[in-house]
Amino acid sequence: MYAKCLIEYPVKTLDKTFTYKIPSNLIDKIKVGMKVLVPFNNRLVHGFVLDITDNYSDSYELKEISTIEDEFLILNHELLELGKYLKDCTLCNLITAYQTMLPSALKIKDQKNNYDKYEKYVFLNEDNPLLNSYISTHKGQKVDILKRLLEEKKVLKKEFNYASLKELEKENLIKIIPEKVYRLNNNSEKLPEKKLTMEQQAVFDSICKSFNETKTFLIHGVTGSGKTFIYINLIKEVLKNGKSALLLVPEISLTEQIINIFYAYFGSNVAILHSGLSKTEKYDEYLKILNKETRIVIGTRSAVFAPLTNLGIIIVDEEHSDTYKQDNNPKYHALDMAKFRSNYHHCPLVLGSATPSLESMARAEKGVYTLLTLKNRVNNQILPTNIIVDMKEELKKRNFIISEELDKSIKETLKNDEQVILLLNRRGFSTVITCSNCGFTYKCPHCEISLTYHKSSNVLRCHYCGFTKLKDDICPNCHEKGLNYLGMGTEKLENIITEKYPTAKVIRMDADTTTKKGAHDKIIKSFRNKEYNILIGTQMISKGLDFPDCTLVGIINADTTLNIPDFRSSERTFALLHQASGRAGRSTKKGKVIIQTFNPDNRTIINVSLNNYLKFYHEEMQIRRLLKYPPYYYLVNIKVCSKDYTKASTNATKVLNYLKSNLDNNCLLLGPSTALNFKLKNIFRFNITIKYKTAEKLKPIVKELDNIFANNKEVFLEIDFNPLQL
DNA sequence: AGCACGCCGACT
DNA sequence: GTCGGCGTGCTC
Repeated sequence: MYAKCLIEYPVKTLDKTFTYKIPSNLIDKIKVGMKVLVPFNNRLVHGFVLDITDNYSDSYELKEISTIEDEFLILNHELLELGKYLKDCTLCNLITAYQTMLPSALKIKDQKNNYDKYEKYVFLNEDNPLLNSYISTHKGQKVDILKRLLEEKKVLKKEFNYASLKELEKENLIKIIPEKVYRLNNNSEKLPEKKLTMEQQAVFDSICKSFNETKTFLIHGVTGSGKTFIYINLIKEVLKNGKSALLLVPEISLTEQIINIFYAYFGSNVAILHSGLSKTEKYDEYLKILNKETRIVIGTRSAVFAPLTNLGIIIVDEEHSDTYKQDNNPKYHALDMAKFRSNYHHCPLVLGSATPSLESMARAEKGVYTLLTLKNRVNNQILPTNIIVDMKEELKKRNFIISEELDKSIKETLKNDEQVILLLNRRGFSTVITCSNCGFTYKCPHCEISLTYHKSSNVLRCHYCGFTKLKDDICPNCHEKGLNYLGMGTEKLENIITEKYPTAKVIRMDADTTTKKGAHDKIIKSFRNKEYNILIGTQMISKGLDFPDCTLVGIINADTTLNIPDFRSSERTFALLHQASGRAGRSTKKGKVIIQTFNPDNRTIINVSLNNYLKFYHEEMQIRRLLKYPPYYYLVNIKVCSKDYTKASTNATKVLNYLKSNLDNNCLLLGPSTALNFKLKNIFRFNITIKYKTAEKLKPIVKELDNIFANNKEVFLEIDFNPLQL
């Protein structure tokens, strides 16, 4: 018997299988999809078995597989195929694909640890005939222990006094045995039973009809229409049919809320996979799924690779979210992976959003997806009133940050003991530091991006590469005391708000206040419990969160995302602002949203204020058609990167010429242009973008291009299919 | 990727 | 003389 193995090095030249003999002691054990150790070029390397065959015709002298590793882990047929698909989508190496699909504790890596956690349990030694007589003739703590064990069979060792246990063990009445335990445990109270509304029921019914079909649904539901509740009912139904369910959510700040609801409904039948978990917690959750101890998985992007078998439904919540696309290699989109799995299992894929991506909505319009609409909020609450404030006018009144309207509303809301959310999509204290004397501005030495001042840590920080530097008192250029802190971030806003509303309790939530584990949850819970009156945050606070007492949402500067030079900036702005405004008035009280902008005539902002997604969608689609952007055209972005400016530049031209002579004329080529992050971490990058309508010939040509640069040490390519940013 | 082999220069 | 620099080539 022979095994075809894929080895651990992510290099183009090694991205193929190598054949090994299976030694007789492993022949019964070894299976396709297992991790193995094999001799390779005078050393042992890790690998995966991709195929097992009887015959091998080549005359090549084969080596033998050394050992099997992590015997419990088997990539099943579906996951092996999914990996190939991932490779095909992103042009990564196959081994990289499989590594991406596994939690870090199970990835191939240098040192091996045992990630299993054991806890010592106390058991009765039921064989001991003296047990009953001991209980009747003795009393005290030791008897209590035995009685409790008679009731519960096994109890955690640490719950008892150690000395007593020791004596009982000596008398052979009990045994202490370590057992494997899982780190994550749910503790959640039961929720009251609710019924689906008529509208929800209709959506639910039409999906149920297609439980055994490969079919994609798009639920376009206004904020607060109760999409989560539909998901829960769908999953219940799927479980009844003996199948499993996968729910993807965009980010951790959201998962924690959803997780609690799911724990309440499904108890320990839920496994969680997201980046907020530690390596060992993820390992445990993965094992639960692998061991089929849980049939529901909730998680962020990479959870799309969860080793669930017999999938009955895949749900992607907030499907428009950028977080479903991985921004480092391999640059896959979780939706593509989800489609593959839905196709493999012949089960429905349900996408939900209040602001679907234009791509998804366009597909729904064309009938590729089935569109389901939820027009009403549960309990028939109305959508919040949106007010646009022209900040150009406010500046004349010397209101730089908080407009008159917003100020008035904040005061009123506080007076009514209701809550306020303020959105500012920019973290830090000050985003530009310039010298008023000589005009110097701080830039990151590696990234050519202005540094942001963080007051609490008193450092200047690059938000792209993390470079930090202590704040100076004098300008490093002219040595005068002329440094000005311009451009406001959440940190500065927090200061301003605290000063302006001294009676209000203010809390801030952004990437800087949520670095610690569980910090998200803590902030969200404390705000919901009304320990604070005002929540200040970045986009992190815009999605999905439910605060019943929040009646006012203030968008401090609606223009920050609008002015980013990217064809998707309108779409992103609409989604962000609409989602944020949806945080207001979700309970019985009516909500109000104040949008401060310097562009009150901007179509996107106006459509946000009208709460009209479809109008926005149609207007934006026209622009996309005119400018030949998705969904009308597909995009591939190729970045030509090098530490050497000249090499990057000349090779970019070479790449362009290569594409020009190989692609036919239904493809448009843009560039080479300097990328948005032209210099990042000391690497220069030039952008080339391909726009195309039909893809047949494109993939092989780009693949070939990738191969040309595969062993170039000075210049490398970053290829991104369907990029979210250019 | 990482290790062997190989062919050159400068050093106890 | 030999130690060690890294360029090239190969890995079941």
